[in-house]
Amino acid sequence: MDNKNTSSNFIRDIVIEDLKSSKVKEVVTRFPPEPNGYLHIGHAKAIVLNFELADEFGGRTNLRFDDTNPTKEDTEYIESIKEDVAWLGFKWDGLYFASDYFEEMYNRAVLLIKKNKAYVCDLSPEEIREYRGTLTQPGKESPYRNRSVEENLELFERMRRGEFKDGEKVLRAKIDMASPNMNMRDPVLYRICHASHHNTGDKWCIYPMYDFAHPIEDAIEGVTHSICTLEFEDHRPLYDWVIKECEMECQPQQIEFARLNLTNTVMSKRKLKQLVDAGFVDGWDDPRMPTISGLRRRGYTPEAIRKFCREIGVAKTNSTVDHRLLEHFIREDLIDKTPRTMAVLRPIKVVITNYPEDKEEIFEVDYNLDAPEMGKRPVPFSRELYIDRDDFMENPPKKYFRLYPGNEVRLKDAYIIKCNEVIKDDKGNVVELRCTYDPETRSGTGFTKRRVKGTIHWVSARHAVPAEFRLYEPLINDDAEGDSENFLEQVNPNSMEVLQGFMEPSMKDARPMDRFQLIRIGYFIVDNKYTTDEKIVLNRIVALRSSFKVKK
RNA sequence: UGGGGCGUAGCCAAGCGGUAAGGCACGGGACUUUGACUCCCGCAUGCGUAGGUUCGAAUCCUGCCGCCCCAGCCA
Repeated sequence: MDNKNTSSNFIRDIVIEDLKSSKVKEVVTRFPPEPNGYLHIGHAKAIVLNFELADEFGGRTNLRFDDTNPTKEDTEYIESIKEDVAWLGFKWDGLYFASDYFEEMYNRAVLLIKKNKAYVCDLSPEEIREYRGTLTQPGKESPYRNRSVEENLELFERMRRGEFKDGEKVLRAKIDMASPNMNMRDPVLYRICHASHHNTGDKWCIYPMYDFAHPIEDAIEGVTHSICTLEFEDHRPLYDWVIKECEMECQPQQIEFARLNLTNTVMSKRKLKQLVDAGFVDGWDDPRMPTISGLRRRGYTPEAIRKFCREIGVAKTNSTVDHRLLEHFIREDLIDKTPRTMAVLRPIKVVITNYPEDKEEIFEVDYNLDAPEMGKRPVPFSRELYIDRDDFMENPPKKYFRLYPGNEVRLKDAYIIKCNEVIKDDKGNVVELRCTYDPETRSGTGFTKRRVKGTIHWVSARHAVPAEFRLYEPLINDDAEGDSENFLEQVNPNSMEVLQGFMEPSMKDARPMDRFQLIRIGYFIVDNKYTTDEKIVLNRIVALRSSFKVKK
């Protein structure tokens, strides 16, 4: 894979220490998504961490679906998650489902009951909440807490047999209702849920809770380092309790790190879903979405995402990474991988008045001067051309190197032209520029008699191929992601701009997902959803950096 | 005002008692047939804050301040 410049982080330090002290003999990690949504860049951080950590020390990483809640999960997500992890470039060792372990979990729950460490509770959900107490007040014990082992055993079995309705009973751990850690106040281990499971069908009507299931899953798989996000820190005592009381042979250790936040976007499933449902975006794979599928359609590469994930580091500090760091890595990755071609997004016609009407030249131009092995393509030149409106100003400010009346610019890989006349319509809009070219200045002839400050891109009008260009801006306006319910107010209404322009003829056979650097404009990818045989649609992956700041 | 965490530059982040890495961003310059790329240079007398220990503290101790998480039969 690509060069890994694994930087130090506290989890890696722990692993190194555990190996050194022989606490563990090998490193086993896992990526444990719940199949209830699409993966996003935040998941990528966890994926890269888990897979590369194990990989660095010759260990293993499992992909395990944490499917303990049939009401929220769906098999549709399983495929998309597998696809995304694979696309990111990782091969899992084992592919598992928490639901594969349901029988084992049930047996461990029975063990807990026999040890008098768990009991069946008849309190309603509301009552359980009331009995739990508050952050500052201890809870009180359930009246069902002291049922006999025999009665608990029988009740739990009847729960499994389906003799009770949803919510009628739960299995709870018997820990400490006065614990300052809310998670230890007799947490629910199993709930009744008469729902069909994507994997186990109707075999079960009781399902284990995360806090009970997760440590057992890890232990069964021999996971040594169970890496999760910060909000589970409070759950660690319970995680350890389950491992110990269920008498698991393997004792994984849970380590928490801060999840990724990015500026100008949102990462929560809920908010992402809101964007989709409200129609602000075109679906989970809209190129503006921070989902893996969105980034893929946008044109990001797995390499760029991986490098980004390494660079941001792993720590416990809540942080929000500047989205421009992600942009940095896609530019860096694409610079020597993409052919460089020309397209005009906002066309304005240029007529070369001293160029014969029936004449036409074909220039053979390198696809990428920095990667000559990409070869050359023919670029036709003729009397009428298109250039970008941004490259002409009738009344330019100082330091404007582009075209204006009386000024000369070089047409990239062609001639130097001079603007002589500006044609306007009735309303005063510039509709055409009349220029003359200097035949002596043709590219490749070694002409050095005079230099011009500006070089602009162009397309021969006669040969131009119409295309649609989609330019993107951040989904969320500048100020930090608010917590408000109406975060939709922060959505950038101008996050997509659609332009009808022209591209050079060499691009006419481009296929979906082909990438280009459109010279002076940015990196683009052929959209795989809206491109048809008739028309190519290009998404701008990222603009080129620019130090040009002159305002019109 | 219970418990668990976290505070190093605009944004990430290394640092683990010996005198503040690196990246992004930003500013300046060189080069340039992409105002791109590349290359130089600059960018924390300072590590939330106040004390203390020490020859020496971002690192150790104490107090304070700020921010995040926890009261699902979600994960």
